[in-house]
Amino acid sequence: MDENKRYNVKEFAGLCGVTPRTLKYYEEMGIFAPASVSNNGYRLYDIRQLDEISAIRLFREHGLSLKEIREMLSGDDLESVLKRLKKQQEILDGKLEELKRQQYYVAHTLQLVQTAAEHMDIPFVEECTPRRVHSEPHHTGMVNYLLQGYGNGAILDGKTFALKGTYQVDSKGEILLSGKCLTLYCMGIPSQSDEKLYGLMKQAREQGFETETVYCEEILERTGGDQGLFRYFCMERQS
Amino acid sequence: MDENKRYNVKEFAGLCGVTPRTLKYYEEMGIFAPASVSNNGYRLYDIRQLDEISAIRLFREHGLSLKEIREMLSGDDLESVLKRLKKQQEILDGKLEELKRQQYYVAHTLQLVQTAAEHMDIPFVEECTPRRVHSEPHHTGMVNYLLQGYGNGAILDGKTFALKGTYQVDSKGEILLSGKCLTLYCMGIPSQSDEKLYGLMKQAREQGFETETVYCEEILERTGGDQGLFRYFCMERQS
DNA sequence: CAAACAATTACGCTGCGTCAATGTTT
DNA sequence: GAAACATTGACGCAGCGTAATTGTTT
Repeated sequence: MDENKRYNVKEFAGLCGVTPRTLKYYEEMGIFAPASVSNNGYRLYDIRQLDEISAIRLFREHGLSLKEIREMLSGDDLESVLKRLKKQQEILDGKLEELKRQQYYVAHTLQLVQTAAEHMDIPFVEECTPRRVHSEPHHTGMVNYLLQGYGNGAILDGKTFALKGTYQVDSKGEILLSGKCLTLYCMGIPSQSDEKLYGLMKQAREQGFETETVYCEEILERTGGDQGLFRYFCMERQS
Repeated sequence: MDENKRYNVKEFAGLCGVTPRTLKYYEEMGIFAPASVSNNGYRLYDIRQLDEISAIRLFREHGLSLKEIREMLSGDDLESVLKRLKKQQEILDGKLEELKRQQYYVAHTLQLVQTAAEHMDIPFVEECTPRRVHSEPHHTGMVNYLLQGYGNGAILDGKTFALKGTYQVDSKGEILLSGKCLTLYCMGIPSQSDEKLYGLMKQAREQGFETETVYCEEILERTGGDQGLFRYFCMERQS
């Protein structure tokens, strides 16, 4: 009785969480048709068709085109269904890994920026999370961690602030820098930050940090204008 | 020197992993402009602009419109950046949870279908993972676990196969069924499966299972035509 | 001078949203 | 007969892809 109830477009669309237009479009595209059509031309749907729409929506959310979905959904034997489910699993696994990677770097960047916001323009001592050397830098610019999964750093002369070399902040390669350091976060391109840098170097000398070289990392690249967020730091003296 | 290198559209687009058309479109939309334009009208890009594009692409992947992104990207102060990062984190967290949920149900359904493929049309004894009663069934139809997170089951008379009631397979509510059961997986709508069901009931009697009632669950709703994948089972006798 | 690039202009595509005009049910 | 639904048909929109045409560089 009740299990054979037919739903009209609006009802069924409501159950599916889509609009009637969407159902009609799927029909036009030949991937989904109503269970029956009554004399007046009204479309009637069966509750059991809910899964079909749900599957289509799920694949759509995962970025498949309707054409691809149509191909996927062709075949109602168990083999085809198993293939579909495995395909789904693959897609999900891939997406999950990508998202986790992004989550990690967003959290990482967020923490850096928060620290920067607290200590802006004021040198302070912090632990230098391990910096590593990597064989071939991607490019000489300094890109933040968010997307590439690594950042480049610059090694500057402690007096002239001239570029002496580069290193890479990465999860691979040999560890180059670690330990305590005197850090300064500030905005603006390096050549405009000389005064702040002098201040950092002065304090470094006073507090007994190594002042031969100063390391430079760009936390945020220009987020508008020419402003970038930079981190400069001197390492503690190795005795 | 090298750090001030300017890239033409093709080079820069290559670095970004997008097409020149995309860069131009972003420019038209007013969310991204080349670092400079030379006399001949050629667009020139700075490597430091890579992050801008990366951020835009990331937001796009997460479903934000260019208009939303433009608003997000306006403001280069630390406050705005922090807001952006937190927004990102929120989006990522939400997506991750949704994906995990989907992953769980896909895996669950996959296992059911695989079991079904192995034992198709042949009764066998398996453990009945706990079935629960839930206050209000969503609808009387039986929807698979994949999207809704629950399934409905039907309680049939052991002789006439008439519907006696329904129950729900869910993670909440009071446990109703558990223990060993004699299970039959088969395709086709219930009314067409009577012969197979008779076979199941016969075997159930022989092996001492309870034959007053037989439970019915739809693993896959009609995946085309009128074929669905059903699971019928008799519980072991409670002594 | 040809090949390979750049620019602008413009139309095409997907996956719907959103009218508009018309008929049907309540 | 008015409100609320249904139908088909049409155009609109984002976010680009993909020519076509013309100019520039190598």
